[in-house]
Amino acid sequence: MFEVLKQEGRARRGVFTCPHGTVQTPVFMNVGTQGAIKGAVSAHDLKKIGCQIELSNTYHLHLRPGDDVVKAMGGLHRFMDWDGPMLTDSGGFQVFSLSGLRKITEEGVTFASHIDGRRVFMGPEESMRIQSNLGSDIAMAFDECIENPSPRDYVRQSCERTYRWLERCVAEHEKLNAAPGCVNPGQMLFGINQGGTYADLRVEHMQKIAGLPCDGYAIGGLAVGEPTNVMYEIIEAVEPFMPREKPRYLMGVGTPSNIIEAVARGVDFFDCVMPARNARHGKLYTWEGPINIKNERFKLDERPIDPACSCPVCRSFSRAYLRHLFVAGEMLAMRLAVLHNLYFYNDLMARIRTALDEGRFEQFRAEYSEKLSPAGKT
RNA sequence: GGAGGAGUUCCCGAGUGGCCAAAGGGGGCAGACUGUAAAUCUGUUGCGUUUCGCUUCGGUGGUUCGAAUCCACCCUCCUCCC
Repeated sequence: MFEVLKQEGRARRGVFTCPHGTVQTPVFMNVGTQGAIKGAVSAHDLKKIGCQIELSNTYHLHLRPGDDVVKAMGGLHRFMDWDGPMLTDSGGFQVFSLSGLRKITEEGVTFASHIDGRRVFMGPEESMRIQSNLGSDIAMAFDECIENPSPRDYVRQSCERTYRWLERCVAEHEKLNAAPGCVNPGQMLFGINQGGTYADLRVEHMQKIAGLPCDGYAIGGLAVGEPTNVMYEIIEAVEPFMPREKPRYLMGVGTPSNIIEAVARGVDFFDCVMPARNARHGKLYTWEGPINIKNERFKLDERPIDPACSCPVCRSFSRAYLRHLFVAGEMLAMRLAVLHNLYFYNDLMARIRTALDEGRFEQFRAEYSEKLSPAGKT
């Protein structure tokens, strides 16, 4: 269930309710692909850093430990001890990221496992079944995430196939939710828009999938090679055709600036690997712009990562200490960095929501959109 | 005291007459990362007026058109013997 509480321009402030709780939107979903946030961060830690909803991955958990194992352990919520809202991505992104290891047919996709090379077939039905076993609150439709740029003919054909796959997802999902022993019978299903960088194909595809009974709609296949301004243009083109009363999810995006700009264009849900990966690599976010904590200039810097941040890491540790941990290769460096960056992203969303609540989102956007992405001077 | 061996750019370490400012590794410095095959990958690491010039391979002197590479002496370190 989704309710738009307030709107400013196209930007929406909403509340989303699913079996494991309520999510205030716009929201950033914290990515725990294999049932863990990379960087030694557990579900317990997520609570401390303001995470509302966690995201895991169908392909990865199917391969290891196996969705049958997860189901036997009581579902992914119990397995990783996260009792809040959870979304699972369908494996559609792996069609893109593991493009050298798979073959697509009308039926679905055959992967050569990135772990041991064995053949793994995944189509709409398989993806739905796996996600049902995982027991997430939101299942994503199985799609093909197409790289940009791709030839128009290929994109059109792929989109049509992704639409047919969505029809199969809807049917299978309904069946699984009704089956006895279902881990999470209240599981929802989001459809995914594709169409590469072709606005007309995007719109056409969006109109078609909006006709199917999905609980929300995602824009997929962006931030996969195209320039940022093209991404914004596509969102602007598609957004008017996304059902107003349902949540909109921009998959895999993005930088703080990307998120602010996409909120301004009507998006409610986000997820991105960037804050966690950047954290592991020493790039930390501050309200003055990102810094590379490994830089020599922080050697004797007594300040916290961000003096304006109240995360557990900033309350206790100096930049000099963080830098030392990175240079020394300590695991703790990554853990602390990931905690900080995810807190920053969750805090960013909280500030966006507050700005929307108070009717000053445009002001917030003007102040931070540019500032948060280029290299900072802190 | 005697016999061997070794000293190379921040470190380790290749290089035995020109293609050597000198392989490779480490360390340092910097950059990238967008539904996670990523604790990964890339660049850079003598100086400068940078398609070229200068200084550098323990020191000094020499051989040669040309030396990190050959010769002489000196200095330092390591191993073995008395």
